[in-house]
Amino acid sequence: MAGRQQSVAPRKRPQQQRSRAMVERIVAAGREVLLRDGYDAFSTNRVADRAGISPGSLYQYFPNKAAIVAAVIDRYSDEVADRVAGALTDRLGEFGPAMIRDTADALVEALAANVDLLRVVMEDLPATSNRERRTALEQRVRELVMAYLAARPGTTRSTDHATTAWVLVMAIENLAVRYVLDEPAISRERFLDEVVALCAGYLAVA
Amino acid sequence: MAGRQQSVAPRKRPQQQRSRAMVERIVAAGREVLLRDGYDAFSTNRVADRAGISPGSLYQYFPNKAAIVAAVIDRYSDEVADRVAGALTDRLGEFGPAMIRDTADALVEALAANVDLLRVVMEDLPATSNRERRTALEQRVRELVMAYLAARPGTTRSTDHATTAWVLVMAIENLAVRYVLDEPAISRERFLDEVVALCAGYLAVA
DNA sequence: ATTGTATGCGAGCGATCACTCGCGTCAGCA
DNA sequence: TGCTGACGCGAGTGATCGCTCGCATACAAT
Repeated sequence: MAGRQQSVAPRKRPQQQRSRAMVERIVAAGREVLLRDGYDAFSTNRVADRAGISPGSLYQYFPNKAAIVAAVIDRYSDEVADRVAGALTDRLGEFGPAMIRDTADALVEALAANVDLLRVVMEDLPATSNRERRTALEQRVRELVMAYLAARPGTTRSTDHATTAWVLVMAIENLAVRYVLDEPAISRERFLDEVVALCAGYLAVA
Repeated sequence: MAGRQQSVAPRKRPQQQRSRAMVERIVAAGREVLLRDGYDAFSTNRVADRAGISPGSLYQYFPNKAAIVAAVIDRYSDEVADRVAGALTDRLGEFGPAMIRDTADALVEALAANVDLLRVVMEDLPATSNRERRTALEQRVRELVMAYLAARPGTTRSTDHATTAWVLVMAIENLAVRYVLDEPAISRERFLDEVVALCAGYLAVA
């Protein structure tokens, strides 16, 4: 149908100190261009320019334009995941509404920390450049939710934890993203209350 | 940040019969290119080619490339809205789970009717080319949900129907889209059950 | 028939862009 | 100190693309 895939694997590995610094500068410049000029203006020449290097140098480590975008998204994605994971490591044993609330809070916090980049990634980039990474992340989260459901004290509505987890993840993910991006007239506390109500209600229904 | 806007208003209105037919052919060709070649390959020259006309003719009625894409999306969006609206006109007075279920069913049905185009629109196009139309539609649906909530018999968890409607619309919209696009291992009936459970639970929680 | 206008054509302009290549430079090692 | 490969440069290439413009044609009104 569309979108021929091209490899995104690095062309060669930086070996010396300066070349490692160069890769850093390229990714940083890529992020900067994405933020300041948008994806439409994201040309390899412009990225090289912003990084203060030559277009040729850029292609020493990145096989093509898509690879640079991917690298930028990778870093951002890791940032978000780390923030959420970090916020939850202390509370691993928790159960019930408090844990749901804390998780949602951490997610919103992580997304809000870089609204501008989130907006570009979600609304400017074609979702294709993002899809694999996103589904992989969803997959991981879904498994965590399933584990939670399996270990969950009290009755569960259904024994099909896979389906339940899928529904929860899809619903909450979108809610959090849209809450951060669209800034509806709902306070943070209120939003978290609603998320908790949604989850609790869904899990409790006969 | 990004994405300079350009007008999407028609350059001039077709007056004769043949020119109206031409506009049709252009939009149809645009849709076809989007489906068969993807957005990356969506060039005005290619659209003209597929429509069997000259690039010059294309610009008699569309001011730029974005306008053609917008026209294609407009038609598709109307198709979906019409299908959903049509499926629900008979059941306007209904309340409770049955209505929620029917609505979700109609939505999934409408989206599934054109999966390929939905995929291109959601995953290939930058969301920006879609944003206004989508938020407008969400706004309309939200108002319908609010009306439903206001007229709803039985206790409601909260009196802030605006927030409740926002949460419901955002959650269900994404669930339906992802269900159609990602084709998770969940039967249609089961999916509808889950949607009903999610809504019912959310609305019922103390 | 004639005229004015709406319509359609398609070669091609100007600009951009992803990416390359030949060459100079520099770091690290013997 | 001299050598070798890693590194970096930047002008340039080939291709694409959005869009225009001068001109031919089809239609409608008179």
